[in-house]
Amino acid sequence: MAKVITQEKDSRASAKADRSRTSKANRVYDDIKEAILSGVLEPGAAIDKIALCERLGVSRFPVTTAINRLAYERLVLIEPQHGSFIAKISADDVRDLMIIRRALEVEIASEAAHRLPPESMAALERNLRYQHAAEQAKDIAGFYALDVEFHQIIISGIALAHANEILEGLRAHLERVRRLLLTPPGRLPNTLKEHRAVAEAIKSGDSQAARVTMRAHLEQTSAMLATVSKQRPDLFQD
Amino acid sequence: MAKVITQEKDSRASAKADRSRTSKANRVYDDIKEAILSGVLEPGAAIDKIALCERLGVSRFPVTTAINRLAYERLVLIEPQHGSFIAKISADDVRDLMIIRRALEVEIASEAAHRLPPESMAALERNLRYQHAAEQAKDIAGFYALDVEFHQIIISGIALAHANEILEGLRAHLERVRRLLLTPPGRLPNTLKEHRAVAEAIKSGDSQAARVTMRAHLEQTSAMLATVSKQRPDLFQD
DNA sequence: ATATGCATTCTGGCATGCTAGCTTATTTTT
DNA sequence: AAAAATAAGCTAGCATGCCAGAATGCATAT
Repeated sequence: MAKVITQEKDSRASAKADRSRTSKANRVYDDIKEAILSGVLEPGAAIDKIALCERLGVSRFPVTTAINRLAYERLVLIEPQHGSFIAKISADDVRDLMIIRRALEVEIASEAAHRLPPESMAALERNLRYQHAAEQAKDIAGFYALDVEFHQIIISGIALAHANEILEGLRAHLERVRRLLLTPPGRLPNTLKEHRAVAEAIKSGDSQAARVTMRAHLEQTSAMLATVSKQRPDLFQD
Repeated sequence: MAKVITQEKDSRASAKADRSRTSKANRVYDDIKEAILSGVLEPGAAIDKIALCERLGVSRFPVTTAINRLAYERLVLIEPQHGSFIAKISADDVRDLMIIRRALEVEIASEAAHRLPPESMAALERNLRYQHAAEQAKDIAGFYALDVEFHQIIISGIALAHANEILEGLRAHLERVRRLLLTPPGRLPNTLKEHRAVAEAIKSGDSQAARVTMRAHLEQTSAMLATVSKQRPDLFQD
């Protein structure tokens, strides 16, 4: 009896979660965000709200709510009584974001060396095997997905919900840069080597080594982003 | 002529900024946020929207917008079709937040050792003199304000807008904890000593020392928050 | 021909009425 | 009397109409 009630409660709870996840405002939010990240909406472009309303079959309210949220995370810029625009990217921003990401992930790597659960460590090693396979097959897209996953395994392994959230916010911006700049640069071999060094350090519980290797890895990434940014100065402000 | 145009542009920009800062939604946002941080609205309390509308003399729209924003930064919790509530604090959250803060500020201190502008360094030293004065006068509130300012001088000295934003978000939560726990603990002497060590390291351009001293300082703060959190378990969830 | 003033037409901000879903209290049934 | 069903009251989500400010283009005046 009690079990039935519990189940009912659970199903209600999940239904509630589902509902809120599929609320119109959330759906519009996801749609626009994906469009921004994928580059369908280019930096600086004006957002035509009423067109969006028609295209998505909703009123202006969910669209406004969604755009407000996107403005809060700096993916769109609202100019009151004028218009809403896809945020431009500044080269300085990319640099800033990478510094923050580096600071957080280095710290997280250090923590991970102390207390990454065995399941996560196993997932990490499996991920590295897949990375190797993707590299062998020259599967660049697959490798990139595994790259992202590699970092996420570490982060979600140690329970740091807030850090995870912040990094997701950063990743949104950095992901946009990466996709806008199209072709991922061919530094795959080094990346895998760097990832292996990080995993090794974490596995051996050497937090200092984890710091050093993660820092080195992300400094490489920073440098790559910096050079590649100069290929498309038109998408950047200033 | 060009100068006139520039001035006009600047005044327009600032006027625009002023306008958006005084939009009703923003004012409501500031009001509620202040109420949450100051503890007037206790964790877990329900938010009565219509009462807020009457009290502030606005319609439900700005209130909804403001609460959505606060929900985004996890200061309120919205339960769809049920109600909006002041977010409770979890002890784990405080720990998480301090880890993130530490990671960022340590990195920033390191950067500051390389390139903190002289004005900021001067401001830092003046701030330390005031801290000494506040300590002598047992001015705890004043000392705390100077403590916050000390960290802000470093952060805003090196131009890292995003890091600053993130840290402000963290500070909101941590500030709430501090205020809820009322009386600041009397570890003033050590704090000043730690601040001086950080400033010294930055001034001498020793980024490694800046890391070490800032880390040590914030680990002390973490420990203080952790112990003091246990004094009021009722305000925390779990 | 240029510069200035004005009106049109965009935009986002705001007010308000309505809908759907969750809680709680009340009533009805066993 | 207890349990189940039902109704009433809350809530957030949503749709829509209106308003004020900003940009653009046109007309007018110099």
